[in-house]
Amino acid sequence: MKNQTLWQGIASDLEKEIVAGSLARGSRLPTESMLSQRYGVNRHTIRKALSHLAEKSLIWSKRGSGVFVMQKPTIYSMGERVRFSQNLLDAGRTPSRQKLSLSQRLATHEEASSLKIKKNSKVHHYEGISFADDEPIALFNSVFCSKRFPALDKYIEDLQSVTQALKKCGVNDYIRASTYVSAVAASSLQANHLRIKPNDPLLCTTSLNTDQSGTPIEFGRTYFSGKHVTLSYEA
Amino acid sequence: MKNQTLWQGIASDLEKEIVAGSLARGSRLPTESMLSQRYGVNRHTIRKALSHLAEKSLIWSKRGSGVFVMQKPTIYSMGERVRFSQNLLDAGRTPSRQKLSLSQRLATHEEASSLKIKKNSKVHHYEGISFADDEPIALFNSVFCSKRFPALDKYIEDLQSVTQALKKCGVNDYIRASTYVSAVAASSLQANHLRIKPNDPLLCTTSLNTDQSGTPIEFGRTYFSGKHVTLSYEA
DNA sequence: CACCTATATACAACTAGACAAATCTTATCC
DNA sequence: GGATAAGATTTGTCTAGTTGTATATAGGTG
Repeated sequence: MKNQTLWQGIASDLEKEIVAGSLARGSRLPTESMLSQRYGVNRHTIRKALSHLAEKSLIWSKRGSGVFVMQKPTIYSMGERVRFSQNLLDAGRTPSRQKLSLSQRLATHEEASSLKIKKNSKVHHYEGISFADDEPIALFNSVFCSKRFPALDKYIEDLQSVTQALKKCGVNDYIRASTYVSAVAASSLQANHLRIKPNDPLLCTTSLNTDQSGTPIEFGRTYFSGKHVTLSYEA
Repeated sequence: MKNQTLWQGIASDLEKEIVAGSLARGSRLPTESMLSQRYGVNRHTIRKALSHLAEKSLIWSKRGSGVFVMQKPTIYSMGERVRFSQNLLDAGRTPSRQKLSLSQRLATHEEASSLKIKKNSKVHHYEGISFADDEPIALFNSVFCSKRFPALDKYIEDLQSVTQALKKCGVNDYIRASTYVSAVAASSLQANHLRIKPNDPLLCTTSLNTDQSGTPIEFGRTYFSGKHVTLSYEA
């Protein structure tokens, strides 16, 4: 612990403040300029310390805005019944969602074949961000057959919940029929939403939910931030 | 296509929506505030993306009103018979005109010699804006010999059509005798009428229409917005 | 020498907030 | 029903502050 460089000392100093709680989760750090004054070093030295903490996913920064303390990572359970809100409540986190867009459009080839509907059918496209304790953990995209659920978009708008909206449409239960998981690099737009850096790794899950008879209900693709989420497949 | 800035990513995303048609031609985009929420960025970043799309003439904005998707560029056919309304109908657009001024004055030297009338003769001067689907595409100036068509101004006022008004004056047909085309920069006044920026390029056509015997009928100068119009000279 | 640490400077990209100008909406009055 | 006025929206402009990136310089170390 002795022969450490300036930036290492600053980094461990800040890390102590974070784990001790004097820098609360979600709060903003002093600006780099202020830190460089406080420690009497150049801003680049501060940045080196901060980038080290960012590597450890203790903080994240937003250009033009500031540096913030990150929440703890979440474990997301993938089973037969995947319910976002219940999942996070079980993990002791507070779930929330933010709508990015909700519109109708023509199904892509992939969507049509997955939902077993005709090509060029209309679908509801629901896109948004999932939060755990006010920290974004995933970007979700869901498509539903418009013909089968004509008013689904309004229900989603009102209820802010896919599960509840589907109930209004007569679907009392749905089951995860299949899930594919791959890893992709975040685009700059995805990175911005998830508060990570472009090219940071994402867990991309492609999933199909059906009703109990096996009829497709929802086709979705969700991008989980690798820094915030670990998927769990326990039996 | 990889390490792009945020505004570049947003711009290309919106561009995709436009070319894909989910943002229909002529329709209004979400407000800048809504877009800044959807993309999770500051309004200024949205504005940078939008200004880029405006540069590419994909959108145009109106203060207090919103941002709109531009119509496809109009192909304006220049042939022996140039008829504004018919031209646009053929192109699948809805034509309309707005009168700016309609008055009598003395002919300029250029007008007099083109129309083959005496210097200091009186002429009707008709000036206005041409629209395609409520989008301004051109500023027109037409002059007619007052002596030959004494009541033309009233007919134009009533009928809103040069072709129809000339018919009332006994001219059942007229032919484009000559057309000159040049490119000029828009003045601030022209730019305002055409909803473009000052110094944006204009196609300036100087034309002469005659009757079948070759007698000059109308001398006109029209400024087409380069962003909205492409002139066509197909045989 | 090659590499890391640290300083210094400058600029680009983005956020934040405020206000002005143009437009749209709505209530109200006659 | 139409005109008017007040208020809410929406785009345009400006200033200031923050992080990201690039370049140049210098000292220390293996």
